Amino acid sequence: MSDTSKNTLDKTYDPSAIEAALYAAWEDDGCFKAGREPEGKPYTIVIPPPNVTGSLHMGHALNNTLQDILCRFERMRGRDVLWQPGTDHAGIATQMVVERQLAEEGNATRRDMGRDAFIARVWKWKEESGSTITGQLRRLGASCDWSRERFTMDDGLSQAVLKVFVALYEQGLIYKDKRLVNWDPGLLTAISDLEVVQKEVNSHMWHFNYPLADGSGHITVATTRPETMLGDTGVAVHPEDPRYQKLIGKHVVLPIVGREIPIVADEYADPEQGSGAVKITPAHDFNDFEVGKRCGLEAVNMLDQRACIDLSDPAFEAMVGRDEWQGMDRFAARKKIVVTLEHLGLVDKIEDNTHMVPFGDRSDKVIEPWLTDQWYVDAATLARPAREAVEDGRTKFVPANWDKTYFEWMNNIQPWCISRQLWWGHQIPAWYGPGGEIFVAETEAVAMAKAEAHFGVPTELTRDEDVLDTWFSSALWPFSTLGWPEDAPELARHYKTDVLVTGFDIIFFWVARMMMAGLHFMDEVPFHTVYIHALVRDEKGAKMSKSKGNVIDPLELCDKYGADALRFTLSAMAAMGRDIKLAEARVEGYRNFGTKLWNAARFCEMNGCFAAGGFDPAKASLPLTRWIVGEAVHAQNSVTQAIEAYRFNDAANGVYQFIWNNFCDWYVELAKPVLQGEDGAAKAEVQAATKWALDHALRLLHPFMPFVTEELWGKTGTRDGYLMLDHWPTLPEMLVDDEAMAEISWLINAITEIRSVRAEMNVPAGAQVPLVAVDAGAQTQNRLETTGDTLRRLARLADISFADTVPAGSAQTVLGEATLALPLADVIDIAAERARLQKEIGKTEGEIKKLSGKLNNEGFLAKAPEAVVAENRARLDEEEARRDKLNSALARLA
RNA sequence: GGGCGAUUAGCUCAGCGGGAGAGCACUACCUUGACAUGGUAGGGGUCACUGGUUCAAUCCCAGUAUCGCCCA
Repeated sequence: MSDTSKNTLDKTYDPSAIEAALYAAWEDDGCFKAGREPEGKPYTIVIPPPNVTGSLHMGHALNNTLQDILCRFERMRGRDVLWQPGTDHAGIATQMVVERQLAEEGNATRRDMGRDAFIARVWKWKEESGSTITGQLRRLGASCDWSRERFTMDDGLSQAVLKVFVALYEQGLIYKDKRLVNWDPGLLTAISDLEVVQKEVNSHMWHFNYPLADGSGHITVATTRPETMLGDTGVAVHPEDPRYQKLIGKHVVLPIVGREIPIVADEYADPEQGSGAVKITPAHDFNDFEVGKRCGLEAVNMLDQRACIDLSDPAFEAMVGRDEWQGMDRFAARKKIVVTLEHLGLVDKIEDNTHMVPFGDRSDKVIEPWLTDQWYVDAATLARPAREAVEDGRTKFVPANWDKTYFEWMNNIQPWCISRQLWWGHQIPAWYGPGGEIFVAETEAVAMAKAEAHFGVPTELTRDEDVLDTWFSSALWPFSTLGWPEDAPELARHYKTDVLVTGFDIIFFWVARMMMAGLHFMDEVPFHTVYIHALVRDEKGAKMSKSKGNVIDPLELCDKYGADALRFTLSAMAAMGRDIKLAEARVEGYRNFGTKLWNAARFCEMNGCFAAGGFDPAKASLPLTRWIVGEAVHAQNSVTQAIEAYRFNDAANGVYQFIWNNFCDWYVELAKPVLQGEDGAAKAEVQAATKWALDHALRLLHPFMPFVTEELWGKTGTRDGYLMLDHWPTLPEMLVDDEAMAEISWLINAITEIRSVRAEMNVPAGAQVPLVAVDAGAQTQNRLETTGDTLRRLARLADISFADTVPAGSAQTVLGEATLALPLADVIDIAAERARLQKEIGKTEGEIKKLSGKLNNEGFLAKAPEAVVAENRARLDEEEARRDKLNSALARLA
């Protein structure tokens, strides 16, 4: 870039040359820091912490663009903005990344290394490569206060986790229990319901005959998981199923195992499904577990942590051939079970069957419901106040219908399993005595003291090896990042935060849990608004996924079109309640929008507007400058109201329209004759107004396109500071001058009408033709005189004159009471002109028909509001006058 | 099965009780002293279907069809 004169704009804007440097300048100068406006009302957003292993995808790009728009907008409005950034430690994902790295390097596994060495290794990884995403957020322009960046494994946040765990334990809201969990046999840990994905699998429905113990026959059970039959402890039939009434209470002999198990009546058995009788394996199926509890059936475990057959339970003591099965993989066991039952003649039939199978979303292994000891949070108790806070409006969802999803989840909430069999994470602060006594404390010393008090003597304790679910620490994010449990001033100033911006898929994971934790520990909701945005899909509407290969990388789009273009696209498409189907053409289009603005600034530069200052919108004297002031007021109001209402698409479109349609298409064009004319006073006013309007545009656009606007701000004048720290416009409504608005819209109409006639009559674009105004009233005459220069230039007219009659061989158009005639005697195609006029008349008559239909309807006259009736009547008069004039024009042609 | 949502121009989508809109694409013309990443003009829609409410329905209500998502 040639930089000999620093205020010369290049012909096009090159984002790649500008964005990184601008961002660094903002950051170095502390523009993002909270506390810059100590007198301002605080405005606070906590970032949904991205996973530390993650990299920026389109969902992040949208999510953070919207947060940045809000933050930049409020910052310009004088609020003391804190956008709190950070990442979460993503227990499973991070541990997997580092384990994979160890394997690739041929190093010892984590178990060989030992816990401490492994954790040190994870920290090393985190220091080196763990925060690529925070760099990518900077690339996007996110104005986070990086000086306050937090990580869920930080000392402070870890302290918060300990304190919360201990407090909830002491309040009886955390407890240890033996329940079925979703066990991931690959990762060897429990995982949350939400980390389980159901996938459709083509498999079979196996029908087995279980012989009745009394030898009187058999009952047929149907199953999709034959291998679990080893752990069956009952057969259930529907209590009202007539087929099985006589069998209820009898026993069957479980094939292979030889154990006698009862036939029980339970409504879970669906008479329509399979044979209507279902085998019950309480230790390996969530539904069966419930049936077992209801019917008093034992839960017999028959799998180990790797989901291999394990028949060490006493229930298998009497089983013949038990060793043949021991240690066998679950899928191999399935085959062997089926073969064995076939040999025994107990297979009734095998049907093809498609059904849903749970997979771990990280490991992609089939998840086993498995009976283990885990730590649980009593979520139902914590959920009650969290639900009430939304019911009574202390926190509201935008769009509002998401509260249904929230209530649905809160009302059916299950105990939250928070322990994970991992090493990377917050180790559970529970210590065990020799007899399994549990001592929960924030530190080992306190646990030891408790143990000593309990046992009467110092006693050796061992700490629980498990760590907490990552979401346990994320739940504390809105207050732990602000300094809790310390008595930090930021906590008092910035909690509760203002708005949480997130996708709907995270309502369960995160929103619900932050609500619970916030209310319980801070006694106040964590945010007053939850804005739920759309999911970004590909052009065809498919969810982006690596496996489908349809992922659009936001960083590539930034490289290609600039971060501003991507941001603007996402916000312009972020209409509430609908997903975004992202097409690259849209990004390109908004890149062009940036270029358009850039060139409008070049125009200002070339016309000496940069140096012009001191424009007072209240003292504008020309209709043109008064008009752009009026449009500026309108744009400011619509953009402001739209952002306040989280209507990002309306806001983006509002500023787009102001800049392209009002400023570039009309204002600049109408200003040209003045700027390039002789009238010094008018010229000076227009120069100043142009600069003023450009600044106004830069301010309104800044939250959406921070880079190009800041760059132009710096290049288009001598400035006291950054645009991002400048003020948001608050022009009063009284600056809108109706007369100027009317005059300029009249002018725009006149130009448009004349251009339209010229184009349709095939007048060569360069040809200058005379204009004759007929029947022009005083106001129109006056306007034609005062705007003559502009009109001549923009409509390419030779001269403008007035007459009582339309010259022969003219193309004509109707503008208000006047008829504008273009005498084209030599070139006019009478037939074409007739067709054109007839088309116009047709349009008008269509309108007249609709309007008079309405106005002839007595119901309408009686019941419609007066203003609506009057408006329709006025429109009818207008259309009729227009039709008459067009008819006269048509008659004159003949 | 339960819930939520969608159906408006060729495409992507706004609008949502009183004059059918935008961007892209398309057609014609235009390199005019900001911008061809541009300008000017234009074509293109029984607002899914069927009923209902209303003076008035793309908009509200009910049903139908198709599609999508979430939870079982």
